[in-house]
Amino acid sequence: MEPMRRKALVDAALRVIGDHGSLAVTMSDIARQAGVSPALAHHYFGSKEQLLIETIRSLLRQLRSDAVAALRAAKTPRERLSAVIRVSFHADQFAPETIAAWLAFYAEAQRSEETRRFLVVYARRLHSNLLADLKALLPTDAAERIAEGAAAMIDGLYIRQSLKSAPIGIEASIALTEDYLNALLATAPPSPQRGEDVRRTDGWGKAETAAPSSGPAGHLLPEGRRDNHIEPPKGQMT
Amino acid sequence: MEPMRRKALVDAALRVIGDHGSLAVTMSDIARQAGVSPALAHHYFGSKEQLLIETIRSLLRQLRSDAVAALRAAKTPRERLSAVIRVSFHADQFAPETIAAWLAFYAEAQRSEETRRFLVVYARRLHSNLLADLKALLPTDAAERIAEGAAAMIDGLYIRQSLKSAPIGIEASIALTEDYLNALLATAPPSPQRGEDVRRTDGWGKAETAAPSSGPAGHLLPEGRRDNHIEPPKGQMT
DNA sequence: TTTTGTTGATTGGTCAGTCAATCAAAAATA
DNA sequence: TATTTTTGATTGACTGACCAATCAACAAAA
Repeated sequence: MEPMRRKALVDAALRVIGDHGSLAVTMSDIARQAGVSPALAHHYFGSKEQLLIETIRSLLRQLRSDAVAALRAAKTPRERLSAVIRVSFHADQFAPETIAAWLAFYAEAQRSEETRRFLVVYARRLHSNLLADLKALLPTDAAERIAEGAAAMIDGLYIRQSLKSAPIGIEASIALTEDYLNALLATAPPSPQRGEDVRRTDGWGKAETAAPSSGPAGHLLPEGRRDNHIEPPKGQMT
Repeated sequence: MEPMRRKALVDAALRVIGDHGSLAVTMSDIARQAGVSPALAHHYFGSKEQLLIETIRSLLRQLRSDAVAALRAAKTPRERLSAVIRVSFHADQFAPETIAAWLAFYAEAQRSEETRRFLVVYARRLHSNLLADLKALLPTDAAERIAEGAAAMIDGLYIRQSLKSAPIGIEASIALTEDYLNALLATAPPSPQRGEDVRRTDGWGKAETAAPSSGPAGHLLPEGRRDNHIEPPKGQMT
């Protein structure tokens, strides 16, 4: 029972938070959504805070597994960059309730050290995924800059969705981020290993032979637990 | 007394929200910060929600006035673009408490229709400020895209600050956004009016003779009240 | 009979909002 | 000028609602 109930409660929490658009939901709301009594939620999680922590953990886990799947198919660094982008705007992540939930956790991170750690992990991972592949195409300092820029743009597009005015749409968001990458890959100095077609207008040059930082998606998989004792997730909102 | 108290309470609210990193602050907190009793806050604002609305209104007003000042000095479209960017990352706006407050309002916007309207106005204004000057340098469709991208990048950089991990810094944020503009101005088709130096590597070509959409900062000043009955602000976070 | 799952009822605390009362300064009146 | 009245500013005390957390008890499985 325990694992099922925990999952049901975490899912319910995510749902309720997404609908309500805020972490200011009651244990009763969550429990009702899960079809159990509020007391049971406390029984399994001890406190509301703990349930919320598990909820964001689950959000990050989902994101990471999407990323792993997307990266498995990608071969070249440039393909992997596109995969990272695509995952960030994957339909599941783009659902209004999901966006609202992420936003709520972002706000919460201002107050909860633990929540902030989770989001920092997310941010670092998005950055590092981008950086690893960019380094195969560009000198380190340029790669660093572009990784920051791309991550910021992803987060910005994501958050802009939350306003629901003039929704930009999944495809357009991906295109915008790809444009950024293409334009900056074209502008910046050529690849450190092989300068072949980086400057091509379409920006989609294949540079697959460039040694990929580590094993397959090495920087993405478990790898982890450096400065925090939590699961390593993958890239989306901030 | 009334105007002074109102201002003091709004300022106090901003301060408390920023410190606390959330809208979940009590009227007592705010009133204490302002040095008055909680009852007085209710007396002047009627409800907490109303006080919060006034608070975000004040945030937007501040942003707008900064923008007006910055744009006054800018002459060419390209200069104005830089001014818009600079204002978005102006030190005041980049203070952790201010960022936390913006974030809190973003989250609130998921639940409060009125709050959302304010943020939509902000977003539209940022977009339109960028668009107006981009149109002087690029065909409309390209300008549109780049305005979306730049706005997203600004918001993304801004929100990333809120995590306080690996802070990117004001200068670097500006540079990153400028890089984006420069790179995309270089990539995209030349200006519709005069194709002179748009493609130059430094990206800082002057195209001042291109008719600026309307009067001086016409799209920024009052102009307004199309779909919402609130003051027109200027560009920062989302 | 122990263990696990589950809940209703309760408690303690917090908070927005109300209200009647106090105080002071300005306005009106004598 | 002196006195009364009015008006606005301000607050302490209170209320009603909500909610996280607890706990004792009940039920079912092992």
